[in-house]
Amino acid sequence: MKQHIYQLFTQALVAIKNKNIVTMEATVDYRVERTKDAQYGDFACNIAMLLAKSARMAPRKLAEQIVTHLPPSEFITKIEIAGPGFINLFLSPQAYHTVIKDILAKNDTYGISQIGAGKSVIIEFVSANPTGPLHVGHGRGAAYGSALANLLTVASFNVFREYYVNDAGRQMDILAVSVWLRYLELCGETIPFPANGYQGDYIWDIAASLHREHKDTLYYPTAQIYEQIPPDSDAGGDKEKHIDALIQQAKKLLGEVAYRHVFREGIDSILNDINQDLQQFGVEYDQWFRESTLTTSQTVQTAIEQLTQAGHTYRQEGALWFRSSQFGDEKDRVLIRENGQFTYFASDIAYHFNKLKRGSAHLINIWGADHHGYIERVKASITALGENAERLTILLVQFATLYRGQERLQMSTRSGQFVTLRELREEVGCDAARFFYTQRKSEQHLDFDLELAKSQSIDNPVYYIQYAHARIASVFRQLSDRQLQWDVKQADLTRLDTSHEYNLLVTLARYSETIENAAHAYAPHQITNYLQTLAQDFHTYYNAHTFLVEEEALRHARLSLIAAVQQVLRNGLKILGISAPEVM
RNA sequence: GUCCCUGUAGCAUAAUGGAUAAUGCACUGGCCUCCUAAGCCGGAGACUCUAGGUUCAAUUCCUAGCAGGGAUACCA
Repeated sequence: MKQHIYQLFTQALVAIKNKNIVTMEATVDYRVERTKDAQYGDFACNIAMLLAKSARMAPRKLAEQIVTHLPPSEFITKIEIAGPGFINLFLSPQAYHTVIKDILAKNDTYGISQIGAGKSVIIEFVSANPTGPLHVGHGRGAAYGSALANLLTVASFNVFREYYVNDAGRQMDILAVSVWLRYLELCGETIPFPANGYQGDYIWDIAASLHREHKDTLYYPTAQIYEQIPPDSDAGGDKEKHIDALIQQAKKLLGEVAYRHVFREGIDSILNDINQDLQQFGVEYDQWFRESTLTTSQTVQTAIEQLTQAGHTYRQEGALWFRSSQFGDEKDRVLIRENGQFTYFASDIAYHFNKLKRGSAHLINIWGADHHGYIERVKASITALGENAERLTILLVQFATLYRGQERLQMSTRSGQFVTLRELREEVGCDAARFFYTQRKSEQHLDFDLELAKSQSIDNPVYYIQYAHARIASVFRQLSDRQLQWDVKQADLTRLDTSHEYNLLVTLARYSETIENAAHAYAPHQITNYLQTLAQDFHTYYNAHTFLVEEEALRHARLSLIAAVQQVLRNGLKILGISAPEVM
């Protein structure tokens, strides 16, 4: 409909240009918009105000000219010029009746927009380090990322969902050592657990299964392990040196094969846990991409080589540096450390290199706001590799600060102090949690008060929307209980003439526009807001009118309307990953 | 210091540069003999942080402040 009206104005513009009312060169990016208020009709166009200057006419005068040249349309019943020069258009009821038929014909596919035109996009989100369970901070990225992926799918993008697994590097060794030391405690040793180790309870669980599988075969006495290990921080030493020495000791004592076992036990069990957790949260991936494959496949080496050949690297103090400052970064960055190890950044370059080579039109990364400093350097590397950095969009999700009542909770994976996503789901429920996360735009800081989330769960707006869906389901149950029929073809849609029905029809018609706007802005929260409005319009209607009336043509019409509402609620909730219950 | 995000009713938020700034919670007065009261109707509550600028039009864009949060490794 919006398109249709836009076309009408384009034709009118051509007509007035031909009559030299405005100059031929005058081009203008005018808009056809939904009005805020029904008194301004259904759609408004701002073209007259934009053209007024170049036409040297008062906007309202010009608007009159445009209106007289507007081709007739069966859908438009009235045109008014209002305010500073808006052209307001009033639609005929028929224009809205087609919406109901359209929704009921398309069902689950209603609302699909073509703006993505099948373009492929790799969307990477969550990608939490596999050193512990997901906590509520990750939940926001998970909810936002999966909702955005769903939204873009509905907008006809070809979406590929990916989780980047940081399974290389020192932190994974620290994890392995943490598991091993807990295992040794299960063997009966008394271990001074390192300050820098992972102290969460989940480490015990992994150690226990390691112990079940390997019995005491990985056992070494404490005295032997701690021989020549520099002191930990609580003994006045350096906790980093302490844990690094422990890692070396573990590798030496266990040997490569046994160490691998411990290492794998740690990462596999955590990844498995993360995967399950996300699935239960309604998040599915097409691929779990392991950082370690980038070194085994030589991708890191290849990428660095390519940078070097292009002259974008140099050696200094034993390290290999990337001249990222020449590409907008604030300083140069190390790729290969003095000790010969690749930096995390080197893997990251290789990972993006890999993704760009896969031929996807676009990459989207969803990162926590703490990574914003990374944006420039990653984009710099893409440019330096000869690719277009615009192919990558990085969306930052601001932190969720967690409170329990007044108390602010500090979250740290290392110390084992955090509220897990799983606990959150169990406390507030999956639907409410997802709704809570996707209610606000991603750049907005989020104070997540657990007490509030729990206590408000009963009047959480998510139930308001779900209830609308369930209520409609209930009406149709009543229908069959009373042995009545419903058939769209027998509906006289012209009977939908109350203001409540008009409001609902307008809101329904706005759904496709909402999808497009939300997809364009990467903003699933707009769907959330929309659904709230739709549910509200429905609840109002529900209380104002009876649907199961005697008169058949009217009954069929009203039932068609609410069936359409239910369908749109279902489609919208699906994007958000929230269930649409039949009964509540 | 530099960089990023945010300042909107008591609270939490919304509003592709458009008209009288929207929603929920909290507050307040009503509505179940009626398709689910997890609902509805009414009331009250805002100089959209400040000062400039661009524009016919600014919550939105630009500049400078002020306030809150975050980032600033040869860590991952």
